[in-house]
Amino acid sequence: MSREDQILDAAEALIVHYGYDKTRVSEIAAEAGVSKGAIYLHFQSKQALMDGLLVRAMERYGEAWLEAVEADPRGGTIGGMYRNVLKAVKNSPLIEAMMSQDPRVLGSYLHAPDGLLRRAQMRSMRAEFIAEMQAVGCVRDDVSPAVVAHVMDMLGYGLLGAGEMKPREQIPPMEKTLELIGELLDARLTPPEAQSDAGKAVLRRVMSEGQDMMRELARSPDEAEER
Amino acid sequence: MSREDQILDAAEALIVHYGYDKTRVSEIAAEAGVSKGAIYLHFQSKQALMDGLLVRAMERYGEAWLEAVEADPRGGTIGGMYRNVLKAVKNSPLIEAMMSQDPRVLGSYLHAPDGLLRRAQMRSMRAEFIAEMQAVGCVRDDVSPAVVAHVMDMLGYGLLGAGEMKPREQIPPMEKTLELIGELLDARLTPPEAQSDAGKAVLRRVMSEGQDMMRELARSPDEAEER
DNA sequence: TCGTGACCCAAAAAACGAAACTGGTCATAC
DNA sequence: GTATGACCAGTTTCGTTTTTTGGGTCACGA
Repeated sequence: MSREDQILDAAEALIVHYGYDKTRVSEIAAEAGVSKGAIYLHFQSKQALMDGLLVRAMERYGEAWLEAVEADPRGGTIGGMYRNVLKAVKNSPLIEAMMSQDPRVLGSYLHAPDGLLRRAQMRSMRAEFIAEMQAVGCVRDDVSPAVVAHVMDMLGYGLLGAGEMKPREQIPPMEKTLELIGELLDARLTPPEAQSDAGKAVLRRVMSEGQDMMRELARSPDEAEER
Repeated sequence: MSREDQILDAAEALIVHYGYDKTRVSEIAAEAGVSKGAIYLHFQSKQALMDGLLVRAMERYGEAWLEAVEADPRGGTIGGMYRNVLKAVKNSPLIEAMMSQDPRVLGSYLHAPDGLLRRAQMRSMRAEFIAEMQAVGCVRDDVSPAVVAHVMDMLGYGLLGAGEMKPREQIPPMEKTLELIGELLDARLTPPEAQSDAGKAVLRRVMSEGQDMMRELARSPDEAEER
């Protein structure tokens, strides 16, 4: 394992537990077994470290999701992709914090104008993705991609946030919830003749493009636009 | 219009605009055209006033929702009820703030251990409601009421919260979003032979019981349980 | 040449005392 | 008998000063 990955492992463990603001660079260094100066040989700043951490987390999440979808015979439908999100998010509290923009974890990083999170958020590819799924016959033509994309965002937001609004005993197992949501999506959106493999191909390509974009964003923070 | 309603109208206007914490009792009194002492003839405390305001808002919201569902020939299905939520929530920023637990509006009231909001939240009737809809043949039997209830809570949470996570231009019209959600729900959950009128009758009864319960909760704050 | 950790200094946090605020009360007036 | 608004007392806010913090740097040693 490279020293850079050791540093990112240490950063992830501390930031997930204490939050970005309460984690000092010196603590990350100590946890990684290197000096503070060594951190700055790899990362231009604390924020650049966090950017790199999120890129790595998103790559791993994307790979896990793709694997789960590939392994599922019906994974290539909208519902199938959603059903497999849990397998990807599982064991990734950083991804969860990123998706729900949890201030306890992300703290002031949330408001950094040139942080990766802020920059990546401005570009939504979800609606284009739905349009591509329609093009290969995996989503019915009689729905607006923008509306479908928004409903899926709502579900994602609700999946992460609603659990905090209710007593734990009222929340059913996450897998059962995702199963039902997958069924709801497929019952209305997926034509019976849809080819799961075609949907998987679309997801593979979109994920690959998304990761290229994320790396590019992380490399060029100075080109960030002000909101 | 009773003086109590005048006071509540004034309180609603100010609290929705400035938030609970930034609204003084003296300002509510001035807006209602009465003295501060008169406020305390009607309400035991500022918090009791807020409790009463929420009870009244929930009653009006429930009536509006019921009206919308009654007027819709397909309003008695799960999807139909959801589709008509907008008509009920429309023009009710206080209900919206209550459902999303908006700290800008509700402020310290959110954390009041004996506030109505906190007490009402502990009792969820949604799962029982779904079970009753199953009993009258308006929801398929092959789904768990608890899971359906949770998914609907997620959708509600996402409906209110997701809009704050995205640039406004990426959010489609609310009515189109609700229409699609209604379709998703009915496609999977509603049997083709479901009787819309039977569903409406269930909703009427549950809403009536819910309002009785809310009034009871507002009357007996001293019996609140600590969380 | 690279890694280190003492150091710098701008920013943040804490402490303090004074001033302002406001929920709730009740003596007084109508 | 009921409504009022001056008043009380606890809480909050504010401005200033002092102390602490920690991101980032770089002279030095291996």
